[in-house]
Amino acid sequence: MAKHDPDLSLIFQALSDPTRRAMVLRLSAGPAAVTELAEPSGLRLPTILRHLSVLEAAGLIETRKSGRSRICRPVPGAMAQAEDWLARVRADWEARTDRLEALLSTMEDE
Amino acid sequence: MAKHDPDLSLIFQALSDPTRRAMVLRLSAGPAAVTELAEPSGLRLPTILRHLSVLEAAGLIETRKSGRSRICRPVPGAMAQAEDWLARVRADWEARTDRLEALLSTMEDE
DNA sequence: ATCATGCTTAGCCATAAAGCTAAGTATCAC
DNA sequence: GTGATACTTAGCTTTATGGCTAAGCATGAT
Repeated sequence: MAKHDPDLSLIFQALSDPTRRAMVLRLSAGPAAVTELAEPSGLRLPTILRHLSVLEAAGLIETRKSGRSRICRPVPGAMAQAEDWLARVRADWEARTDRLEALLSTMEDE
Repeated sequence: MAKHDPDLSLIFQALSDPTRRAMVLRLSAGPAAVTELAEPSGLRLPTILRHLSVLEAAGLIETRKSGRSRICRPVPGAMAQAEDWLARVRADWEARTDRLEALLSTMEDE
């Protein structure tokens, strides 16, 4: 397939890692510095920085240098695209999952 | 981070690829055989089969052998978990993005 | 000026992902 | 039973991902 929806790919990719999802959840509670964000994970700083850059490249968070700290915060509308995609596909799926199709499926089995 | 939410990871990972998203969209329009699913992508069958197994492992689709064809169809509630996660996080983010915080952020900049 | 703190960069390693070809198996049509 | 069709499996290559260590740079405190 071609390179459609690069943003969507980046967003889903970013959210596919538990460490990054934990970071996103942490940022829901308010901005945090890198060290603060790294602490609950037990991972080293360079590793966390890479995760941060993935989240930032996906447009999910933004960071800003303040003194020797880097402050990270969520980007407000960033997940709308992904949510919309999911909602749309799910709606289509549920629309198709009526008794008629279940019946056809059962009949095909025999 | 630990191995929390393995399902969520699998789902987001599965959806992070444009080819797989196209397959998911195609299946929204109705069940399809493997070859049929492969056609618009221009990719070889083994490649498509691997994508299929990723989608199936994530619980997003199910497949069934019918004669020499394998019929693929969506699994109805499969994306709810991902959608819920996104909705929850987005709600938190939007709740935090009021004028107060924007103001504090601006003040910190100076 | 010096030192600690907090990030940053460079680079290595192991594993997984995404594509391919080639060769196999199973079913349907004749 | 032979041949075409539709997967399927095995195995290879390239690139990306997720972790690390070691060493560097910038800032704040003394």
